[in-house]
Amino acid sequence: MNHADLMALAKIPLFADLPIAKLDELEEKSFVQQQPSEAVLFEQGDSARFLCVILSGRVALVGSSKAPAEDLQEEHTKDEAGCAGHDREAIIEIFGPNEVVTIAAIVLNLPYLMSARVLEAARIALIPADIIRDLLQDDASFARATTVMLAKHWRLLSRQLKDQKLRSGTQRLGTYLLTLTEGRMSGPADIALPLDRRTMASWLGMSVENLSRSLAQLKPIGVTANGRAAHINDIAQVRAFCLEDGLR
Amino acid sequence: MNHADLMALAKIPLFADLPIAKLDELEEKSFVQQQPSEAVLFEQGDSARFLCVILSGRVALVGSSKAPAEDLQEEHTKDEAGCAGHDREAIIEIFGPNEVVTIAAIVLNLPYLMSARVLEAARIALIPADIIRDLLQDDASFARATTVMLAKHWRLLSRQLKDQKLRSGTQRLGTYLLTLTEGRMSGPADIALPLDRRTMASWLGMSVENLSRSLAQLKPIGVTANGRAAHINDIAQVRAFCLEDGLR
DNA sequence: CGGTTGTTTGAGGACGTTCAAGTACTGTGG
DNA sequence: CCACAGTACTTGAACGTCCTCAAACAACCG
Repeated sequence: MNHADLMALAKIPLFADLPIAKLDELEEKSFVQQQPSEAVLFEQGDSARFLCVILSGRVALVGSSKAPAEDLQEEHTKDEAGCAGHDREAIIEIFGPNEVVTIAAIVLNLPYLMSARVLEAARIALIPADIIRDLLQDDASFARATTVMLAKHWRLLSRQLKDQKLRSGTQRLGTYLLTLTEGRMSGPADIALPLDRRTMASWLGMSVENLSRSLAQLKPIGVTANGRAAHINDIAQVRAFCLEDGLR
Repeated sequence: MNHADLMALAKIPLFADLPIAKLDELEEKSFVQQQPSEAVLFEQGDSARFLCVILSGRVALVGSSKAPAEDLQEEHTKDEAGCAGHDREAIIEIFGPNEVVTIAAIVLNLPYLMSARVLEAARIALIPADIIRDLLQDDASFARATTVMLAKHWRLLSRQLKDQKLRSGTQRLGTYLLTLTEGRMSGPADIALPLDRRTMASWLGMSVENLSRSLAQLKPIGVTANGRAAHINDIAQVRAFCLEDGLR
């Protein structure tokens, strides 16, 4: 890893308190990859060999599962060749610059539960898992910073699980749009959508078609979208529809 | 907190490495409550004042949200009085003996995202949040243990989120039953269901009625259930139906 | 221009929810 | 012991949501 990248790394809270010696070790033993969109950093089931730190770009954690195989009594006309039924996929979480992926798998030294795919061309720093585990063992402030990061990640997921179990797709979409307004509580907003429809749909747990329809459903409460540009007439109205619990 | 409870506490990995002095402080400043089923330990939105350690019994984290209010153009015959539409609830996670609830909220010093409700009469040790935060600051091995615990919790949630986004209710039910077979890969199993139908349904993210139907759907692949007793003829067959990814 | 990709729309179907009834298993008081 | 109520669970029917398949449309690029 070159020195400029190391400096970028050292600005991230997780590594901010490391002593020089440890930083030198990182510089020596880690490396940086430039990954294009759609690149796969690792696959679900791989053992966790590196900590991925996103220096720029965006990365999605993707869970996948075989398509329903119709095990029960139904008879289906099989596709021609031995096509085993393409996989279903769902984006579980999206991480951006200065965030860290796979920390849980490394802490526990267990295989990844999900795959990681690049959404926007990204620079990724790869730090060998051993080094991270040593740091956890030796450096109290690193362990503390890891705890804080994992706690944040836990809250992200539990929020999402609540959304998934309690809210409709349209409400999840509204909530997602609200997260892009940077926390204002009322008034109008212009939003630049950072994702294409396909990715947004997977992230929100719905089909692309349904995302389109959900957007249409939000029109009566003052939400319009064209390509990657969206506009909200009154944030308060959208908040009311989405049943915000104020715990964002 | 009395000494016997402290000894129980000290057996939990999170506290196992604490020096005597710290344990004494815990003994002095913490207390234990016996809570009956249905008791609420804290509500979503409360600030995190205590770490809850479950000494016995079971506790559910419950997310809640107002019932859909039909904000859009629909006209609905309002219920008679100003009935504001009872809340919807979903169980997000269930914790049992020797597990710890709310650790993320305490680390971050933020309000709870969810409420906690007792499922089975429980003994709960309540440790003031300040003490935990001090421990995190002063005691490296405690910080490490917290990291490990949070990492495990993170994996629990991401597994659940995958299930929720990729699998049908019936498959989630099958997967849940499999978790109660203690990891065997094939052969028959007798299962004692630890939850009633209502709780199971909420936990699996479906209605009680649908849970019943899902159980009926599993009958053709050799699953039967009567009250709290369930039986699987061949675990391998259920695993195939549930599309296990081997990453349990 | 045709081909490709991304988005929208419509029709039909699978899954899940709700409401409503029916069944089975409790415990209580006569 | 039985009638009774209360709870838990199951079943059926109507409805809504969301998905899939198919087609139409737009934008972009060779």
